[in-house]
Amino acid sequence: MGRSKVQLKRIENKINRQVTFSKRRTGLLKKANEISVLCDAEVALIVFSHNGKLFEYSTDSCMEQILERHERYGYAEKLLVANDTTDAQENWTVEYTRLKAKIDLLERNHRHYMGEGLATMSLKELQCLEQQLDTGLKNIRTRRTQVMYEAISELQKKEKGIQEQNNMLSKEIKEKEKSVAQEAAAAAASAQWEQQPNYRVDTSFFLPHPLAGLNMGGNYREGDQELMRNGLDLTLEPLYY
Amino acid sequence: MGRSKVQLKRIENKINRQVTFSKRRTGLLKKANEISVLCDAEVALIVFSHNGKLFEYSTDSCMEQILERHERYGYAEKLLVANDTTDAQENWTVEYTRLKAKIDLLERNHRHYMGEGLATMSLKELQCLEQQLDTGLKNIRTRRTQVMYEAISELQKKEKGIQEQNNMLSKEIKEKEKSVAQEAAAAAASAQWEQQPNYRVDTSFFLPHPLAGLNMGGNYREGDQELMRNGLDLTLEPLYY
DNA sequence: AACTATTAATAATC
DNA sequence: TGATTATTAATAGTT
Repeated sequence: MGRSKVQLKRIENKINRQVTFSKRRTGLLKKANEISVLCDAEVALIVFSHNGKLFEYSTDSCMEQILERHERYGYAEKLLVANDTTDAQENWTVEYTRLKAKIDLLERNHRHYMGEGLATMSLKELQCLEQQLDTGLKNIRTRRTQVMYEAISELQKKEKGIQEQNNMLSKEIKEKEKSVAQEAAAAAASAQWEQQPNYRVDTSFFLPHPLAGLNMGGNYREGDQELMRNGLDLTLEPLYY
Repeated sequence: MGRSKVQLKRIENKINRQVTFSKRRTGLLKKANEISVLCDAEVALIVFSHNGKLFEYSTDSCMEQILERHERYGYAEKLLVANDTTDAQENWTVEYTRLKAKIDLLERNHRHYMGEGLATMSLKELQCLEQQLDTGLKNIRTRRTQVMYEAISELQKKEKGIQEQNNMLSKEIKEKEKSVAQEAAAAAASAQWEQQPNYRVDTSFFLPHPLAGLNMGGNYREGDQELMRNGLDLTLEPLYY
């Protein structure tokens, strides 16, 4: 809804992106407020700009409550855990401090992993961190690739099944066609009248198209399946950068 | 933007409200996705309908991580709030559960960052994780490089100081040498004996080598320091891969 | 759930 | 940034 239509993909021009962000952010926050008021809904909206600046909207300005509600949504188990720990009531301050410290440590680590709060770290620490993340990232990439391969082989299995079904149906239709032709011929013979024009019913258009939507390589003829399957390009483009 | 303008207030007709909610919810989620993609922003949107049903959108489907980032944003204020709540001692179990949950989440994240416990993650989650780590790792490498540059420039400053000291010492020695020669000449003159072979003491070997170990470009003559320092190749090889 | 007349959002432009 | 305007997109009311 502007002077021209825009493609849904990252705006590469930085200035342009910033301007669009500013405009759309305003619009988004406005719409969030509208649905909240008009429809009596509870809305929490958090937007981090590309530069890390935070913008947020929440119904009645109680962001925390909505986030908590979100956290609680469909979680009765938490309450059970709470009951379990009733006996540790006496030394709760100790426990509280301990947990707080643990959280601080974990959060500091987390920031470091996200590449934040590095200012006070020594070269050695940075190198160590770098190596850890590098190892982790390698594992993650390996796992992601595996997941993708699994998904692909699952699809291929499905494809094969459907293709077989397809072949069976095709055969069935051809047989039906044949018997129809025979019946027609028998009828013509038994009638023994003058030669009629050929009224043979062509049912071939009933033959479903061999599943173009599932055959990544496009259309292909029967018998080519194995070739196509093996020729399937499994090269995966990296999804980022 | 419909057949008529609408007032920004709760729609009293229940059916109408429900229909509007459904339509606007779709629109809002769509717009949230659009700004996220177009402007490279990180968006989390949570909507509870009037009937308590949850609808949500989050960039790359990693809601938890965005909420965490939101929580971390403005960390300082949180600490003040935490101190305020010291009197809420009675409902410590709630607090305990909350902290426990937080720790669980952080620890799970930590394992993920280390590339562990990935088995249950979806492809989308893996991709999200991968992107986060990649970004973090880039920051860390940038920081490490910066630290190394700083170390180098520190060393260069030291080097310059030592070199100056070195020059002064050298000059001093040369002067001493001269005065020794003069004394010798005076002694010879006063003695008025025959011409002796030159016994001038060469002390130049006392002059330490101009810090070859610190001058990455190799040896250089006095006066060339500035040139060499500016021409010093500061390009650092990455330490990994 | 479709359809459209309208309004609202916004992309380009200045 | 901020305002303007030509377009597109969203949606209110209708079927």
